[in-house]
Amino acid sequence: MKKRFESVRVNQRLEKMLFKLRDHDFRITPQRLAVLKVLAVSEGHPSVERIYEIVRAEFPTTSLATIYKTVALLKRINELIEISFPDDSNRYDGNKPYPHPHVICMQCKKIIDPDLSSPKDLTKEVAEKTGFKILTHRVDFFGVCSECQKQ
Amino acid sequence: MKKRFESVRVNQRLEKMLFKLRDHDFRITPQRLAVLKVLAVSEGHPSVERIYEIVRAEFPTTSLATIYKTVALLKRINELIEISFPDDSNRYDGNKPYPHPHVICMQCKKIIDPDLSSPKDLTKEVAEKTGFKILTHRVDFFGVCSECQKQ
DNA sequence: TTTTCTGCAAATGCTTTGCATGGGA
DNA sequence: TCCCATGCAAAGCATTTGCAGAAAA
Repeated sequence: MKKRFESVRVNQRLEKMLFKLRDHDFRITPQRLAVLKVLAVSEGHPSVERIYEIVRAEFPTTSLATIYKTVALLKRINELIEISFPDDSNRYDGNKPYPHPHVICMQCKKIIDPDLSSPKDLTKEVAEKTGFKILTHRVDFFGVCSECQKQ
Repeated sequence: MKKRFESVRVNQRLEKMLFKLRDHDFRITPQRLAVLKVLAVSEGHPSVERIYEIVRAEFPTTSLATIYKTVALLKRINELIEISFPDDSNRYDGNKPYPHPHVICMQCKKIIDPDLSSPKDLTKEVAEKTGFKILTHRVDFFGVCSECQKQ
């Protein structure tokens, strides 16, 4: 039952990305499709390296450069957001390609999307007080997840 | 008048950092002192390269590696926070070495600290809902500053 | 005197780029 | 057919590291 809803979500997300690509006159190649699938399914905020691993299982000749290029492309058409860190490599969210808070485990590097009751967007106040035109924002919480706390 | 208060703030900040270094049995070298001074004075969230430029004016033989090492040291003893970006090099805040929101101009790369009325810390709610032990957080707003909007 | 720090240069690691070849539309 | 996309290898760049000599304490 849960699975069924899940696959509906995944398909809708995939269709949306495919539409956007076509809409921008970009070609749908097998490699790109494979990357889109990984992103539509994954809720774990994968790194490029992780996407590469999974895509390689299906298309062993795919290159890392292509993953990087595809990810950059999706970012450009606002179908994916990039989460960067000081030390580790970037992580990507192709499921919710709009600003939202992230909670990051500093030990196992897991990233989750918390459900917060009060989204409380400060964007307007920030714009008024600083004179900036605010285009996007980022809210990250860093800590240790419950699994890692046990060890 | 304003200048006078300013120099008091700068000196207090400098003393605090010096105390922390001594307290951790780290040596006070001329190079380190020069970096501390730059950080205590600067309210512009300088990059390592920028700190290097300024320190070089006083100590022409100082190396970039030493700036990196000093910055890493201060970060470790919680006397400075690092602000990282996907594309640009890291920036540092040695004046307010605790989490606080930043507003970043995507054009001129200026970073300012906004005065927000409602700090509204979500840390507790996030911890309760996710089971994480939250250690720090980061809130950044990205946009275009008023000067850059004119151009 | 002892131990840490500095400066140099080399190494690292993620990401990007140039270019010849391949393959969508 | 016509471009765009791919894959490879090389380049780029911020940051880190190893190490011998310098200098705090």
